[in-house]
Amino acid sequence: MDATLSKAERTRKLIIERSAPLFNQKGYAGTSMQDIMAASGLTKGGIYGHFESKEEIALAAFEHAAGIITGMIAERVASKESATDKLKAILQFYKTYLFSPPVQGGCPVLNTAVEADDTNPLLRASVVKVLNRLHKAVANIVLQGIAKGEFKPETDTQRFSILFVSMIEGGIMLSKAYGDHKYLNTVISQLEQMLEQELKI
Amino acid sequence: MDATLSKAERTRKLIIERSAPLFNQKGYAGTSMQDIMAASGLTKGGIYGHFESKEEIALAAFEHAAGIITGMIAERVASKESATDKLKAILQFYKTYLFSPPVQGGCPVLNTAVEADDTNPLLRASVVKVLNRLHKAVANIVLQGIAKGEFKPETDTQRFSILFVSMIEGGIMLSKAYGDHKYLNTVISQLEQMLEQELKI
DNA sequence: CTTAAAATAAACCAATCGGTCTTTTTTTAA
DNA sequence: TTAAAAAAAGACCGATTGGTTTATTTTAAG
Repeated sequence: MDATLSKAERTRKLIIERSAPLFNQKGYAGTSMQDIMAASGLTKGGIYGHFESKEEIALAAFEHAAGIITGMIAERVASKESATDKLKAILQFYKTYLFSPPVQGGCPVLNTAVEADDTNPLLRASVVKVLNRLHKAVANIVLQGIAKGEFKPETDTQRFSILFVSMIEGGIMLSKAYGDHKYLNTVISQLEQMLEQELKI
Repeated sequence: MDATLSKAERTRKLIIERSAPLFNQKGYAGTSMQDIMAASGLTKGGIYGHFESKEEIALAAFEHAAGIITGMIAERVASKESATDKLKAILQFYKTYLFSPPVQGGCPVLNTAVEADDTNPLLRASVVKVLNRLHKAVANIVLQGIAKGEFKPETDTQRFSILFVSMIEGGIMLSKAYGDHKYLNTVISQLEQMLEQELKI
């Protein structure tokens, strides 16, 4: 038992961790309190003592799931020196994404964005925050590469980060729909090529 | 009144047309029979006389929505002669996608793929069919371009169609999440560039 | 115009939905 | 060890879920 966390904190964490893969696979509307009860082993009373509503759980679960992914990316980026290696590390991370998904159900950003954009302003706002973090992570690496004389100075940083994120998310969508890693792999290989041929000096 | 269609056919069509934007915006789990009743102006009895289940309506609605889009694409492609112009016509179509969406709620393929991949095998299978149509449409144009000496013969046709589809879908996701056309536009502009610089001889 | 068939309305169903409340159990600090 | 506080159980709530059934209305062919 973790003595640094109170019982309440531990339970809240458990609910979030157990419900995150549910929301990521079945969506917000497709996940019921019954599902969360079964996954957490708690009853309604236990759960609603820590959250005001299902939406609050979904929000926390999304932030948790997104945090796992952005955390893993940050880790891999920090472990590399050059901008090239940092970008390659991100691509490498996504290569293993479907084999061993950090959160069951694919990319929480993609899943939540698609479900929430027309229906849930709070979730959508949270998605935008995470997307901004993702864009900034990529853009900062490119800027660093330019500053270090590693990348072409005329590179359109924002453009590259948009292409980077949309290609990966599009590739994940296709690969999950088809049940075939080929699609994400193709997109990643193209990004590697763009990195070598367009970005690098 | 359309005399070529029976009352039943007209009503079935109405239910499909009215429910398609609902499913596309709110998803399968997020759309209730009450929603479909309100949108169609029919009661449950009226609706269940034409469909066996909500899932059957969702399936028909998705195929209808996807058919609108693939139909519009086919139309624009057919109106152009050269492979270059055909591909550009598809890109042009997607440029206006968010301004005047053919079906409210964005891209039905993206929306349905993301919701159904882990939850609804029938819907997922239908998405795969439509994706195959899309891929083949792009791939055929490229093949035609190669045959006519318009595109480089060493072009990897399948690879190009994968990049094409995943970039556009990724761009739609970002633009809808942000509520900003910039993301889709950037991706389309990149595809135009790839067309000019990598595909064309 | 009549009438059989088709289409629709509306009441109804059990099950489940998200959420509340009271009681019981567990935790935690004195 | 005890007692107050926090956490959790579980019964309960009205509303809504997808779906069925029966009665009524509308369609369409003779």
